[in-house]
Amino acid sequence: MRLTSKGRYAVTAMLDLAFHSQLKPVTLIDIAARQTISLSYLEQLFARLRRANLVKGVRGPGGGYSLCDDAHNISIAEIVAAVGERIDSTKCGGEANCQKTHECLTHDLWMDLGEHVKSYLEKITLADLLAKNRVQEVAERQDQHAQQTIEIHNHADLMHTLQ
Amino acid sequence: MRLTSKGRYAVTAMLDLAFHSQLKPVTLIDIAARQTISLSYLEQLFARLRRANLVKGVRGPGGGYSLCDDAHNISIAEIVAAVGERIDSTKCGGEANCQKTHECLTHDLWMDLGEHVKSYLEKITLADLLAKNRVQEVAERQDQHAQQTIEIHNHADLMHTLQ
DNA sequence: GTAATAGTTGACTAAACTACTAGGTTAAGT
DNA sequence: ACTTAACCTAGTAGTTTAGTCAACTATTAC
Repeated sequence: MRLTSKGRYAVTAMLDLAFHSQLKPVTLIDIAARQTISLSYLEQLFARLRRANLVKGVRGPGGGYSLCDDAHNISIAEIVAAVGERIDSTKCGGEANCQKTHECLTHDLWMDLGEHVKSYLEKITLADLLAKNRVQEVAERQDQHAQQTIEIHNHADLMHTLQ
Repeated sequence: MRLTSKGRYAVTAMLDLAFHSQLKPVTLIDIAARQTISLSYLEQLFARLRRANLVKGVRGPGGGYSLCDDAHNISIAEIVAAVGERIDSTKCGGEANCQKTHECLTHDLWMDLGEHVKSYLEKITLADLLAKNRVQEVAERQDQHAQQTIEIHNHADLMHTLQ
């Protein structure tokens, strides 16, 4: 089992998308700024999310990404799987040949753990997370902070133009 | 979260120990042979297990390792923690500063997942695993195979001596 | 048509980690 | 003394992570 920043970033970005893409597509630039994730790294992750049919991209000005399906129908397990994080903890990947030709002493333990985690993450959808108070609060705080950052950015641009 | 061979090997070796160390200490050489784990790597893992007071070592001929406590009192979570596998999935390690000064959008999700896995592994003891039929079967098969290996080994030694 | 925008792709990399090897020293039994 | 087996330390090939850089393509607005 391996749940690293890759999976965390993917779920975080998808949740940001679910929160902001109601009206129009959201650019990765916005997500990168709000969630403090490297833009280029996000691009790699979204390439996988797109291939997994979880998001669709719209090119050109006013473009960005939006969800392929309703937030109620997207589980955390799907997102994590899409970016290639292994939930399974066995050596053999479930093939019961962990010890040469046979299963190892602890094969079943890791199988059960993997199933347990998988079903836990399958039961949680983006909509479930969106409904939580804490998530709403954090998202709003991020929006305010991002707004400030944009203003500072615009101000810097203005000053630059005036020079 | 990261559950790799390190944790798998540690639990497997502890289970082997619980199975074989009823009468006398078990050498790492035996465990390495039965479970096909590198001896030197096992030594490193057992250094940690010893520091965590899960096993005690006896030096010299007839020595080896045995459990510090009854198999009923040793949970999988303890073993996994002893060798340094992180169960927690957050970026911040629970300190809620995953996004600079604040928690990130998905902080709670990963906290809950971590708690979930931890409590799952805390509830399983070595004795629980030992009681399972599949584990008994695998252990017996390993014993037979190890016995054959020893016979072959002795035979080779004998031939070598005769030459 | 020509910028500007934004997605798409691939090659590359520093740092960290994993699993393992090599080569010791120390303590105990015979 | 000699063997056994725990105990200790350093190194290392290979993999993964998280990221950068640089190009290219499709779409929209002017």
